Amino acid sequence: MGRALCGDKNGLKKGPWTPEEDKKLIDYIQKHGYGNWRTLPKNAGLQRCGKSCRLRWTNYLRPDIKRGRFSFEEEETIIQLHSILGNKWSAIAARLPGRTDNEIKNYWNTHIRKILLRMGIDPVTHTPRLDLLGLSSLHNQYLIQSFVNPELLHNVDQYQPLMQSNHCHAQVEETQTCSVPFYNEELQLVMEPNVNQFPSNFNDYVMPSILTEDYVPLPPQYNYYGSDYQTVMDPSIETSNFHPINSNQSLGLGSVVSTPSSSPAPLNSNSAYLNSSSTTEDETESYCTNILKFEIPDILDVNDFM
DNA sequence: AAGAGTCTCAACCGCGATGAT
DNA sequence: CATCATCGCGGTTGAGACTCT
Repeated sequence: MGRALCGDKNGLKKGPWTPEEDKKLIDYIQKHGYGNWRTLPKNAGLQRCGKSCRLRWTNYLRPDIKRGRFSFEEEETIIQLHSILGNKWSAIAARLPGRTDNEIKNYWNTHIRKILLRMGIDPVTHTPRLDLLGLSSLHNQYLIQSFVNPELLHNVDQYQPLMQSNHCHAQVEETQTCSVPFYNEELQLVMEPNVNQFPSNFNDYVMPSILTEDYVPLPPQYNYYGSDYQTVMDPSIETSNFHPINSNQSLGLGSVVSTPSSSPAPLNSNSAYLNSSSTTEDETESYCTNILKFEIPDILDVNDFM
């Protein structure tokens, strides 16, 4: 099927929009509204394709767009929704008033994704990256036993349809990552670390050379969708089935990736951010601390997002 | 100060979905 | 049912901004 050309092959302009073009588009939409993007640029006197006009409007010119930094609530919402929806940016954006899918996608790729990786969490599966532990066969066996409760492992099978219908398909891209997302408390138990089996001093582990210096090893208490989770949700998200509980908890990294009592080594200390009024990279990263603690309520109907 | 490297994000591209005929 | 036009989405790109050395 032939596609409508969009670009200078049709004598149409590409690239950054000028203020004049923006004004034309805004004026036209204010007068006539938008509907037929195909004919809009011609009617508006723009040398652009409809696709470009739609993108410019929806991602930049729309009056209800909220610009500026993402708030903590927004960031947490993005992470939570991403754990459910995967890269369904438009679905995520639909629950973040004023934010566009493009903006969220960019923010994910440039900020959140990096932070999760730094914390040793696979940003695709939202699970610990066991591959980064560079497991030798011996360590592999040991760690699997430590992370996974074998008595519950058999339960994983029954969740396969749900997991496959979700973003878990992407796991093939991130090879050998932990493939057991926690969709509810029961499943969470599958990956509940067995603290007793874990070395008393996690930092005694010698991280393999494959690890970057940014890598932060996961302590045994790693609890992703912990059942004691408390979080902050944007109350404006009326369609969400998430239930805000309490916004008063500490957001320090330690509240999420707690260091074993016998190993006080800093993981990525950023506790100071709480006292800082400035908006720093550390503060941004701190937003991600809570993402490791949320649970997906049982009543959450994921199909709503699909 | 300057060049290199890195980051950010607006914009583009290509594909699938959907609706009209 | 097949074809076509259009829309919307997700992945990717690249220019400019920023940071580092």
